[in-house]
Amino acid sequence: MLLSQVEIKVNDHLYIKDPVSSDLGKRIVKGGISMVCEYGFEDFTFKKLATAIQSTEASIYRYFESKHKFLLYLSSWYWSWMDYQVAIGTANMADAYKRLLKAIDIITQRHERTEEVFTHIPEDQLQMIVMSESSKSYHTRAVDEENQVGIYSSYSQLVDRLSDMILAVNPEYKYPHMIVSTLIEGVHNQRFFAEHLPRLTDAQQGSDAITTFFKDMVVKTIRPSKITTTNQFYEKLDNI
Amino acid sequence: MLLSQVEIKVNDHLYIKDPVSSDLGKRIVKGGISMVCEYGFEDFTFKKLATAIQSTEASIYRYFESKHKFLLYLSSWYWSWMDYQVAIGTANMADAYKRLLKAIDIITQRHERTEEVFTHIPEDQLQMIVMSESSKSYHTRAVDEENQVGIYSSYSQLVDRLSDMILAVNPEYKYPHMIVSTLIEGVHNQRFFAEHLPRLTDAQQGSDAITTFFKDMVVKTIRPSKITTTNQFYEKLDNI
DNA sequence: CTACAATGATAGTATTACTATTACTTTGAC
DNA sequence: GTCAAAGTAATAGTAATACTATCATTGTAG
Repeated sequence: MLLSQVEIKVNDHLYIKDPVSSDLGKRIVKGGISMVCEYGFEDFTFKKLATAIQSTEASIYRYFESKHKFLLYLSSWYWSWMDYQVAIGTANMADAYKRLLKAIDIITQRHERTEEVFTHIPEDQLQMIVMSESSKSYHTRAVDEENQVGIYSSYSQLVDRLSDMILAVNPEYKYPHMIVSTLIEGVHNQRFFAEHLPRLTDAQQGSDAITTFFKDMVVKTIRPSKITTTNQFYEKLDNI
Repeated sequence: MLLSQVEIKVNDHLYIKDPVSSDLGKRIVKGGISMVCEYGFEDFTFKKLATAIQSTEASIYRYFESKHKFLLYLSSWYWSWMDYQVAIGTANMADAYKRLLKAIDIITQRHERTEEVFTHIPEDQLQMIVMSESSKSYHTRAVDEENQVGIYSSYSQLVDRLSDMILAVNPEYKYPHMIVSTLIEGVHNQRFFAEHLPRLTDAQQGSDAITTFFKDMVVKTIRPSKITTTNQFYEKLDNI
């Protein structure tokens, strides 16, 4: 893997000093991830993190201007990374259907800690954080300002990429962004429900029901609306 | 409307003293709703609320044991109310398709402040709160304990009701709870996106794209999977 | 060797969520 | 009307939190 870290870029406004640029920065991110993962974002503080990584609160504040921005940084990194995964995972796939299904696969799968490309970020823990905490990152009074300086652009970029894949399958489909953001948010919800509120889902924890469900949902939803073409559509799909 | 407030019940664990039982209680709820709505849950405090309704912090704490429980109370009330709306809105509808579509209608629509049945609760403001804050209510370390004492049962009940409606249309459909919770959460997300992060959706603020999109999504997704029956299925739907 | 940036050490502030205590007021039973 | 009990107000206080400010120390590049 030649591309190294060049691919994963997050918006400048999310940090004061780029944490990738120093050893301390990486320790903050890595330690922060495992702390948020273990205690939850509410009970996570820069002070605790500082002692855990043998640094000080003030030093952490030199990298991230607030706890909230730190969470935004993690989310943003995750979406960039996801976008990258989807990009390389579907590269060179000529067939639009196959490409879309592959992309949904990547998005709905749980990630395991295998690749050692970005050593300072444990992607599996990060996925857990995004699953259970990321909705807090944009449900804020400051969404609008934050959005203006492009803080959510990683997420938008991923949504755009998937929307294009949808349109490649059916250029007539009217709501490509809606189905995609419903898919992405839905995956996290369902996974969270499976773990904590099982009455709200049919997925057992660890089963592949989530992938199956969402693939089925997206494929059926974006099908051309003319009934006469439906069978052809599904026949085509079935051949994949 | 004979049924008065008897219908809207929330779990006992959500309050210390039932706010419906006194004038102060109702002022707390009503004032709290408009405050959360205006400033957001983060910037809302019992102290501010106390001065706004001309009471004291300590008095409010006699009704709600914490800020968090207050939000849970509001959410729970909302879901109970929704369940009630769906129940009476679809009562006596013999046709399973029509009933389901009507239910989706109710869930996806914005509520206006018309009915004066529950005078101490402004449903329109409450809907805004649930839309932008409710995800915080269950993304907590305490979800599991809270779930055990039945705090989320209002939500589950609504999901169950809708799941049954799905199964009435297609008894073979495997993921009734997943499609329903995806629908409910999705509606809030899309509405929020339309207002704050428009790049993530195709819905203009105030348009009926959300209702249209979700109706289409659900109906297509729960269709019987055998291709041969598809046309019949849609012909049936088209006749409604 | 020195200049300068990065980090550490320590202290401090305003706010917050929540508790404790005591006193005042209303209500309802007799 | 009296009296107890419950409900509410008034006030004070605590531990924790998010964040700032200041100054000392260290490592490193030129």
